Amino acid sequence: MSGIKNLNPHVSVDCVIFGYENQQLKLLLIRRTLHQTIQDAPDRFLALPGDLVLEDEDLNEAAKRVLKELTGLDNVFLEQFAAFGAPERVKKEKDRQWLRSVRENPEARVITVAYYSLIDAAACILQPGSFSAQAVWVPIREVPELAFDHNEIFENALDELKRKIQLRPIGFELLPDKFTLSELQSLYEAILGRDLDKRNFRRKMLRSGFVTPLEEKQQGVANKPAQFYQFNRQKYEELGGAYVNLRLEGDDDYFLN
Amino acid sequence: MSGIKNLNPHVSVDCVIFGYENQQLKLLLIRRTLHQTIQDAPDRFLALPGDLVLEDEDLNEAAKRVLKELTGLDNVFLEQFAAFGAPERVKKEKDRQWLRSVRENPEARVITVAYYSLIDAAACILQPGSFSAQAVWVPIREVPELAFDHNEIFENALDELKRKIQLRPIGFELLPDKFTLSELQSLYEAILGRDLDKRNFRRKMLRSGFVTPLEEKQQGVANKPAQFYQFNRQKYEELGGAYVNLRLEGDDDYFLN
DNA sequence: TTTCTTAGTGTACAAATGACACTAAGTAAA
DNA sequence: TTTACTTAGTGTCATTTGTACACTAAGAAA
Repeated sequence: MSGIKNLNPHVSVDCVIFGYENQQLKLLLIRRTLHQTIQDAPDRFLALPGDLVLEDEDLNEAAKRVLKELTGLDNVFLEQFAAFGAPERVKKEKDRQWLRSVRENPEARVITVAYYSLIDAAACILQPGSFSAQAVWVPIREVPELAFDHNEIFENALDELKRKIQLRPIGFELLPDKFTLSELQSLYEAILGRDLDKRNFRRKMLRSGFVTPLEEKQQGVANKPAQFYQFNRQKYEELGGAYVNLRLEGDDDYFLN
Repeated sequence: MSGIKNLNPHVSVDCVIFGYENQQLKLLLIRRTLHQTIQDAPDRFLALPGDLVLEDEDLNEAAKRVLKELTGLDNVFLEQFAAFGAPERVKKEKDRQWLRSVRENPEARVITVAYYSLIDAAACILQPGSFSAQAVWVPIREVPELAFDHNEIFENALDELKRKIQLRPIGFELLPDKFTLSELQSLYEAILGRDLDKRNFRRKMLRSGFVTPLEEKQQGVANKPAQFYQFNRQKYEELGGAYVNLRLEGDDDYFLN
């Protein structure tokens, strides 16, 4: 099945897609198509969406294409964050079984270039295809053992996210177009894995200029309705690749003084 | 020549090695071995030290090995920072000529994993080998056109360095074991490409706790002798992968408020 | 002894940080 | 209709950090 597409047997891309839904940060995984010999332990066959790159395809294009093929997601901005190339990463027996069933050159050593992305899980429609039987959101605290070195890749991506979110206003990508500051704060808390002070958080976000209040308020909630805000995408784009100080208090793990 | 070593034709590593010498930030380049058809334009054949990885070799090991083979440098800590995989990156005619003379599979598409490192240029001994005729330090403002996409790789590494140096105390790697605060400041200025205020710089560095004064002072200089300092490597290691606030003033390009 | 060069220091104002507790606005239940 | 419940939203003070800025100190060389 792979031969037709002219795949490069040694280079793959993997996508760590973070989503946010019901106050939880989640990871997008695919369940690899079941195969005669491996029907009995489906949970051991969850994996990051990823595949070999085409022989003549840019890495970034490959990541987009693979993500689309495996999950149906389109127009996702993917950021490359690391390459993984331990020779043993494709040598575990359980992975080789699957590789033999699906790859033309199943013994090949493969290095993978990893990407991450943030999307609004609630707003996206998953349409698994080709060799993924299913695409599923899994809360980040409940990620099981994954294929290959995908657990390591995911952990690295999460660390990267914890750091980057305090240097660039990227959290907004996980939320709907309009959101309340409490929602934004919950999101940050879910990512950083710790509670934040409400007043300090609001001050920081408002001062940064990346959120703009809308006219609209929440409706029909059983409490004081919250103001909706919008992400200031223009200001974000003016930033280019620059870093911004979005450091949040209590961050002994990632910033010291 | 390559066949014996069992190289992976599709994956290479490239090393962006920064050194500091005579108040200048420099880049380590190799001059590719000259060949009958390309003897006349030696400057067009400068490149980052890099080569294909071995079929069964970890990427980090490959980077170390290649660096050692091409420049003689050993025990260098290399940090991976990006992968480059545009299909056209190995398709320029001038590069293909060279590839044909040296690679078993010269038409192969190659993605490269890039590493950077900081070393004390004054203290290191270059011993070019295999297909590098020469290893040379080039001031970063005078880097000529390089092989493949190596200019792009270098520029990315420099950007990364400018950002990272304000988040982790890595500049010390470029200096001798003992150094003065003025030397440290010159180094930061060379990297960031702008002047810094002396008093503010010293306060920041001293407050960070990453520099410890030694007993010793400069000797035989025609002015007030400066205090020597030492990098606090233990504190650095306690940091793990964490970021620290080493942001320096006037940094409109990389931090905004 | 003078000159030259680089080292080294302090202050004042502005801005950001961090810790902390109550009132406001709505719905639902009694 | 009153009360209870829930989440939104706000301000202050003490401390730390950032920034701008100019003079004296120590040594060698002339």
